[in-house]
Amino acid sequence: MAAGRSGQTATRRRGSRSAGNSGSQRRGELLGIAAELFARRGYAETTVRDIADEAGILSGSLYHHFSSKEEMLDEILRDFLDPLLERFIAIEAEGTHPEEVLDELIRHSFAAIHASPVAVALYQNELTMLHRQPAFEHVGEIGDKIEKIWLSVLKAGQKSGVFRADVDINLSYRFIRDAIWSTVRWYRPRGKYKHEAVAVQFLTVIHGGLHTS
Amino acid sequence: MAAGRSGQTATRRRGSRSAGNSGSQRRGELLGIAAELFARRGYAETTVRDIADEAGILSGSLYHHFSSKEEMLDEILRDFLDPLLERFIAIEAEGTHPEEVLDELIRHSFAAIHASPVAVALYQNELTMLHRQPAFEHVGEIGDKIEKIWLSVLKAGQKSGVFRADVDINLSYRFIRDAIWSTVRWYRPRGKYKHEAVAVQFLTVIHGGLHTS
Amino acid sequence: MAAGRSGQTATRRRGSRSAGNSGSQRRGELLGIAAELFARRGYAETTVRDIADEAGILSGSLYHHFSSKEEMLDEILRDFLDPLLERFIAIEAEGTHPEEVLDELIRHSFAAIHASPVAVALYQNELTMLHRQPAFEHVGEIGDKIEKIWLSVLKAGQKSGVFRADVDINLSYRFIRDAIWSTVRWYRPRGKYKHEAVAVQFLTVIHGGLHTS
Amino acid sequence: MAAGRSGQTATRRRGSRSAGNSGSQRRGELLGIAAELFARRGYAETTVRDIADEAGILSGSLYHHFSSKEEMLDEILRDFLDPLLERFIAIEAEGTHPEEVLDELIRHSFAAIHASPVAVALYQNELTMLHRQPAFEHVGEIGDKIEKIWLSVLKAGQKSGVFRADVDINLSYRFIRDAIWSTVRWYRPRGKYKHEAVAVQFLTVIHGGLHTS
DNA sequence: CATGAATGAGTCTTCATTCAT
DNA sequence: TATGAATGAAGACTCATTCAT
Repeated sequence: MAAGRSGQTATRRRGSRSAGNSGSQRRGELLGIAAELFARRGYAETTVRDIADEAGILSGSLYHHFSSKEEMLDEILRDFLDPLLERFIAIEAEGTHPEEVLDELIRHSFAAIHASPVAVALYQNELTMLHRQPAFEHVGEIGDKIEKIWLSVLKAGQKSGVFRADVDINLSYRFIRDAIWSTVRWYRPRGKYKHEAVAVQFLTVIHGGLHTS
Repeated sequence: MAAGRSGQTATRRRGSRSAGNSGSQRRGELLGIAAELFARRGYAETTVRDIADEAGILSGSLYHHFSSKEEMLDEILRDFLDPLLERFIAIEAEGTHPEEVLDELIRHSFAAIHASPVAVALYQNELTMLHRQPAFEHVGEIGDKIEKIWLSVLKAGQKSGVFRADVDINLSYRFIRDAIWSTVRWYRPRGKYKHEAVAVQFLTVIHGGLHTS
Repeated sequence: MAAGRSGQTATRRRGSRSAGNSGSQRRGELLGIAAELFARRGYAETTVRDIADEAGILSGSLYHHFSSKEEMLDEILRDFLDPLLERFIAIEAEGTHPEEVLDELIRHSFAAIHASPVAVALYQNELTMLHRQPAFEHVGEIGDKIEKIWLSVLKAGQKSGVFRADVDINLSYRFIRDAIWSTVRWYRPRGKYKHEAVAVQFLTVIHGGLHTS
Repeated sequence: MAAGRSGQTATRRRGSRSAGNSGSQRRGELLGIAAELFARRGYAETTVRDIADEAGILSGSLYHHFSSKEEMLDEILRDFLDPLLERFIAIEAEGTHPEEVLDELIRHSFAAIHASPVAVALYQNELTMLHRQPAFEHVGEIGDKIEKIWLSVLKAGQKSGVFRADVDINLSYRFIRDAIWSTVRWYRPRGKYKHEAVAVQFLTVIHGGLHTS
């Protein structure tokens, strides 16, 4: 998806108009540019003119593709969150033991950060704002569904005895969730840490803690 | 900042007597109001009029106390970060065993979230923006110093054998840091979770992990 | 200017595509309106709203064509000063005898006042302010080049004996310069004094003085 | 008068309040400060706070001495213009031959620039603005009276044959007036040019012109 | 599809002035 | 006389959005 464009600089595409680019292709390009800017500078701090400049067109021209700046944000988030939720549902459905499911949820989360750093960053940074906007209820709902999956796995594991009984599941979930998704702030897809290695390290700490013996 | 420019042509130099004596009661009140709004809505999304409205004065009157919106943010962050760093330095200095120092750093962090939720939220939310603004170098520097303290404690613990050798210290530090400070997003000072209890839960997971045996 | 800085927090970089293509008809019209108001009321005393009102648009719309009020002033001055310097250079290059060159410089100066009274008035009135603004170094540089031309002509004339030896060239230059350009304060292009007549009168006094024999 | 203060920097006078400074003395000091700032930065560009800062008080406190910023300007101009007009009247009354009177008017003008550079600069820079403000009619009237004196002297000289008949008196007056008073822009009271020497140079050119023979 | 011009509401900031203490 | 807090009107500039061409 669009999130992969991170690191691309302004390229003028004026000439390429001649070929029969389908409307939806151009739309995708514009969304990619917007996503990157939103993630980098923040949604409110990014102007439609910033986006248009980067795309090599005038800001008014963006409105041939999108009816508002908000629509762009909505589409970007949807493109990221819908598949993410689907995947989480599948992981839960396919797994048998809670500890295996949890590990897989964690592994996929780091993979998602690797695949769509821009969308993840955007989602993380704008969460508070999104919760205040009724137009983004949809986003909150997906978040709730995801939370339910994680919590049910954790509870199942605690019930079956693989997870310790003396930890508060709600608190633990939040610690885990925040630790995972916050990595987007420093993780670089082409950096020295591979996402699989980060996941392994995280699983190590979560499984047995930091202390020896 | 970009504002300004600001914008007049004539060059001005406002002497030593900067707007508002640093030690003023009213100033403190206004800072409190600003901090809360900044934390709730975000710095850029909070207008000086919002702040003035809440204070019951006109927006222009704020400039009797502060020379800019930015100055407010700077002072709020400084008032929080300077004592925090000092406290971390003291904890490291007083402690003897790395595992005790780490626990105390963690406990104090949750206590700080409890004591200054607004400032912590503000700091968390605006971090990315602050890093781009040269005017807030100071903030970044304090962050670096804090990071050094935590990393040195973790390294010492690994060297002395109390922390596992198979975890990457840099990664673990980031997991811990992010998990702790992200709690500000849901922690309520008067809510059902006491900050000491949250700290205990966190320490439990960090010490021995989530899994049994 | 107050705008400033205008005043947002996020750092922006508006690419090469600066506001408004340099070669636009509307742009020229707006510059003409601005120039007149600047000359009449003074630059600082003229608001962008004044300009917009006169143009029949809203003040914000001006920023579609210019990125700042200052840019307008800069362009107006440049449009006047660049050709003026070129012309002075040509006059010096073409002339043979210093006294002829001086007369021609003087005649052209009055012609310039006639042709561009607004720009001349603007330049005269804002000189002191322009010297304080680093953004207008360019203007000062052109002024210096023009001064060099006049002084070299005067010195040449004194050396060749056509100008009196008992006058200080630097002082005389300033007297002449100020007397000429100050006429813009009262000269009216469609008034009873033709600019050629004013030049003749001025040359008469400069050549032989006010006293008889 | 106050104009002599040019080049003085901000000095706090807080302590000197103990001695029995008469109110009018403080008033004079404040006017001096204001005059200098008005002359240097322009009236509109100088804020009451600039003046207060320089005087070591708060801007609101200025209103114990003056009822408005405009009143300060008015008083400064009056303090300069009233004696100037009186002196010009005296010079005309005392003189016998027009050529002597003109020379004396010129000499005294340069002396006035030397004695009150700040007031002269202020008057020169704000002339256009003053003409638009009904509150400053008074200033315009004095200007008119002064002009009448100069013109009557010039006409008398032309009639008596000491001044050339082929020059337009109105134009010549303006050339002379502008050349003289514009010197305030570059004249420095403690610079290398003495005001008497400048006057002599000017008289030389005016008497016999720039050309030899 | 895109341009170029404009809108209208809003942003931060400035500043002369007032007034209770 | 001076302070310190505030007013209220204005200023430059921003930006999402619209629309005729």
